[in-house]
Amino acid sequence: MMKSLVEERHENAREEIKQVARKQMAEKGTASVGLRAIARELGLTAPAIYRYFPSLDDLILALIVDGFNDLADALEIADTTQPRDDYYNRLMTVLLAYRTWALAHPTDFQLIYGNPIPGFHAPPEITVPAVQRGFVVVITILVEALQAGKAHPSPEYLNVPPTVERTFLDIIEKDGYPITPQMLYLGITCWTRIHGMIMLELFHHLGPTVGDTDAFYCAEIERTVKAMGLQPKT
Amino acid sequence: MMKSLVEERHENAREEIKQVARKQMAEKGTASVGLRAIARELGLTAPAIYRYFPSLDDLILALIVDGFNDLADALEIADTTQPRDDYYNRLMTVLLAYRTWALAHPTDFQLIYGNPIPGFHAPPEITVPAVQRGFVVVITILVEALQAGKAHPSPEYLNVPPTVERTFLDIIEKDGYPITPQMLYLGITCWTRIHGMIMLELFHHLGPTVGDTDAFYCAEIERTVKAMGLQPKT
DNA sequence: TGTACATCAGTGAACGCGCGTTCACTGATGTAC
DNA sequence: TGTACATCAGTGAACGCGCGTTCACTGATGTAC
Repeated sequence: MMKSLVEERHENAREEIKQVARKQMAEKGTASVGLRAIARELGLTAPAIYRYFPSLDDLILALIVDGFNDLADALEIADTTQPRDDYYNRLMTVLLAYRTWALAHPTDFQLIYGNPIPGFHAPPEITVPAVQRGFVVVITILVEALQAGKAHPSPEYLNVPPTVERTFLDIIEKDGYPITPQMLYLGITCWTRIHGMIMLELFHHLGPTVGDTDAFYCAEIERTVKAMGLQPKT
Repeated sequence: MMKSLVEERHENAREEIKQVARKQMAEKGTASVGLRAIARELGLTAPAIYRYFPSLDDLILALIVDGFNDLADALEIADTTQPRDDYYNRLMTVLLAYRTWALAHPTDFQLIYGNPIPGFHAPPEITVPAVQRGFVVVITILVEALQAGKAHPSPEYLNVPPTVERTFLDIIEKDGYPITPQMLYLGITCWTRIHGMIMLELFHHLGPTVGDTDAFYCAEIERTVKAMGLQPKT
């Protein structure tokens, strides 16, 4: 199925609009996206935008979906840069890529993980699976490491709280992932830890406190990955 | 120095305005505070607010300062509920209180740790010390535990990355706190971890994933506190 | 190759809205002699 | 106790602004015969 010329132009215009929206969010905060401001910067009038997005909310939703996919793409690509059987470096690389992406796209990160637009609420049926796609990358590495017998998490990471384990079992059953609750637990623990550091850094609370945020982040994820029993290849 | 009746009335009105502002933020998001909306709810006209706050930004700043102090108060009070020499329970209690406060005041928490108001930027000279006051509580417990010989952090928490240690030394020297870089490091590690879980929970990303967020949080902070070598009193 | 028509991108005016802030003002409350 | 004055809380009109969205429209671009 070939795209016609006019379809292609339409697509390009959509991308251009989203790009300008991202730029303006970066400058003035996620909450201040506006059709008129975008149109102005593009040298258009506001109603012209309606050729490409039926409303402002649709534009924002498109930005959010893009953000999720961008992040997941970045993680997947990062994973492929390491030898398949070097689980320690695969996980480290992916966790580093997560932060790198967040710092490079602070606005998209806030759009994904915050709630910055006043009247807007992203529908969970879009939001939740998109979040999941991101850390499937993390969990896959853990699963493969465990199957290869290369991960030996210390016991305090394997005792999943019973109520949490229930939820995990439900999720696993519903989605049919070939993983154990323990793996989910490890992955989500990674996730919450990096999330805290990144959020604080994005809002300028970590920098004044630790100075070298790179080093702080690396040390923490290294500790976490090692606690999960992964080791650098010797 | 006694407060006159009119000063007291003025003070009460300020509080009332802030209260309505908080309520409206809770309902429609932090970004949508508005003088006119507040005045409307109070049965006043918008210019009346100017009797009490010179501008909208001053109102917001007052809310932020209040938030910092409220949180710090809550932590300090939580700390006093435990026996002085039961360092494990003191730290656990304080970390639990941190989350409890955040969940009870989600709006204030976002106001403090996010950047949700479009045109507004809190001056760092107010922001940074206020953040610090919060985790001075945490660090104090760690310091006292260490002095009492009751804390034995595992080595990976004591090897502060050199560049980070430099910053800590500068901060310690400048503020004259009687603490070591290692203690700061432990405290801030606690802080970033709880922050990640809380932020994700506030924005409804953790709940769908782990179900019982209480249990998840407890398990993670217990792990962290134990990793720092604190033990429950037998 | 030329003509007739359909599709498309974008305009400009208008809608109704809410916003922060200013200004001169009105009553009511408190204070001093 | 009564009068004169100052302070205070709050009003109402107005300022200029930007916003999302609708509507009927104008040209330009592409397509079919």
